[in-house]
Amino acid sequence: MRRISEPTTPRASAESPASLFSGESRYGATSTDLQSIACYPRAPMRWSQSFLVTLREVPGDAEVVSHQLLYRAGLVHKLAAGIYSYTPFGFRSLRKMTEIVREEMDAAGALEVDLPILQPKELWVESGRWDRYMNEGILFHLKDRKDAEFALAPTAEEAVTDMVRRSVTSWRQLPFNLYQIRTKFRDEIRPRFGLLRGREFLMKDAYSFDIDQKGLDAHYKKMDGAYRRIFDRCGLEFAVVQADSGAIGGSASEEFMVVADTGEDALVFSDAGDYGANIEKAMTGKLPEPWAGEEARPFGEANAPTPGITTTEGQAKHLRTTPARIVNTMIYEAVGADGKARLAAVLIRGDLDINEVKLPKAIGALHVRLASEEILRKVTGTRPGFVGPLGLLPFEENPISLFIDRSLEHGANLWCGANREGLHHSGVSIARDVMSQPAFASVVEIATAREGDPSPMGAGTLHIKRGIEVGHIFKLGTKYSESMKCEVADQNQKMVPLAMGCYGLGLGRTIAAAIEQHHDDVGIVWPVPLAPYACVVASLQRDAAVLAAADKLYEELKAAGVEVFYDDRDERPGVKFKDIDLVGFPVRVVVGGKGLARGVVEVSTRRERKASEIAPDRVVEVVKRTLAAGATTLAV
RNA sequence: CGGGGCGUGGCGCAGUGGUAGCGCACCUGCUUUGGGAGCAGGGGGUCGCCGGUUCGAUCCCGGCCGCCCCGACCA
Repeated sequence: MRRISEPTTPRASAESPASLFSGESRYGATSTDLQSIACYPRAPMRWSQSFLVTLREVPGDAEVVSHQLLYRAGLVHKLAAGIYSYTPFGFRSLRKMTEIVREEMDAAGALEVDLPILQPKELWVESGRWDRYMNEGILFHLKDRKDAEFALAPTAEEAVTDMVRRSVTSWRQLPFNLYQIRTKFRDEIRPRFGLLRGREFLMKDAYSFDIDQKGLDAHYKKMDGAYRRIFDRCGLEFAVVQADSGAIGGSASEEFMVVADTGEDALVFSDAGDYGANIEKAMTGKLPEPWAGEEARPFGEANAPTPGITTTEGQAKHLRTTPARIVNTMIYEAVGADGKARLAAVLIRGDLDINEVKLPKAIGALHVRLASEEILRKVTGTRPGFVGPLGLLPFEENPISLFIDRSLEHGANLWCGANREGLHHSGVSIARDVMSQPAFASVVEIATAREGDPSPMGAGTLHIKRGIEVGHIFKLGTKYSESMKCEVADQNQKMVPLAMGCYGLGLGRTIAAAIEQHHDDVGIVWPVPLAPYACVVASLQRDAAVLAAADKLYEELKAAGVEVFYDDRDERPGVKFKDIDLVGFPVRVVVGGKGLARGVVEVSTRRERKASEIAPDRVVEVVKRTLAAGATTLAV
């Protein structure tokens, strides 16, 4: 069999934001004028013939700005929780996003496919994800008339792996990267924030297949570059951070985050510029140790009563010390690969929090949860607030393992709960008193990074921002190819599982994120590449001269290839201004009686909202130049 | 799934044991026309669904459904 793919050279046009306007659109815009605003989709439209309904008031269920503006600007409608319809205007933005993604994926050599969303349960059982996703309750599933079960897929690893394993038999057919842009389903425990967390959503997902890790690394890097270009072209401020790979599995994984205060994820960045990670994954450098240089006092020398004081802060105050010197001991139930639950005592400095995403990996568990108070009492004899690492009783005949956060490794002169109501031990030294316990004990890194902590890279301080996850790339490795036996013969005729990568990108979510990042108090300020229309022409009066001039400008802009919308409604000027601001056309052309009498019309950008008077015969030129420059300021 | 809240016209809300109202939007007419106009006249709601109590339920009670927020959870 022949090679399935050839290396593809990225098109030069994909390098710059201007490429959206390059006339090279695959959808028939054949203009050779590189300045022309030949965005896809380009069909011009009059408001009077359109389907655009704006709202003055915000529907009660919209909490975040993007959701409110998507509603008010008439871009989406909710059908059910987390399920949205796109109106013609909203869909135009989505199509533009789709087209940008498609262009960059194609340019990166990926091949577009179309995989079923309705997938047989057997495939999911084979990969091991059926149980996992069912346990999490996030898999939409249904039965056919014969009672066979199907999933409505949230991702397509199984489907694509199945297709590949049936077709590919030799390393010579590799590598390739298959992608699709399709609706996905996830029965979110709690859909929210409009398009930001839906149950039905448009996602681009790509899956790369290589004979070895080296090939995977190359694909991963290529996708990283494609994603950067995509979000650059969308005019978004984004960050790439290290991420936890979660239920998808695999080794390396990075998230593309649009920086926005309303983001659901907390991100950690070093001000030295060399580190960024999702807080779920973030490490910290070595924290200052208050006990540094101190001589370890004897254990229990000054045990102190802490009657009824269960908070770390309260105890620190009562014991005349700082939270950093109090050891918090948390008892977790940890489920291992064998499906059995064991107990683990996790020790952390009182001024730090345990990161429950990092914890399971650090202690070799699949899943952890805090032990119930009932279990806690059984093994400690006390209640939360007074638990300590010393003298824990075995649970179901298994001694409780101790896991000590790295920040405590050298700790001395600490306080910890005495496993007795209202009592704390003094003079605790981790090495001397805790590591010497008969139970298994080890040092792990499971603290949640904090604002101001030192960077793990050595130099720099960590800062926390919030972000919206718009893309996530993973090195899956052989997780799926092994479980689903997707193997080919290598040069030595040895059957090897393929090295896979998986690359997701949320399109609707990116639209919402763009609005979160680009809006003001009167409406959306679209980045030009995502705006439903690049330009709007508005007539202010019904006066014949005004209408004639506006009509003419609309026709001229249209003829010049500008993606223009014409507000020809019989509305008062104020209504038009408010609507136009709300919907966020990057460039606005206003034709009014007063200006027209003096031979001018007004042109302004949405970003600046400062109108300049322009002679009608210069409008096309000014609009095109302004759009080509990104419409931040008017190019007169 | 735990906690809280809400379902009344397209949107935002008020209200009552005697079968429903306000603002915006909508329709008609007149006036108006540079930042969500004014006047006049109109249309539109089985008050989420089912059951119960009652002479009578939108209102009280029970159940269900839907939606939102917080938490847990989470490509």
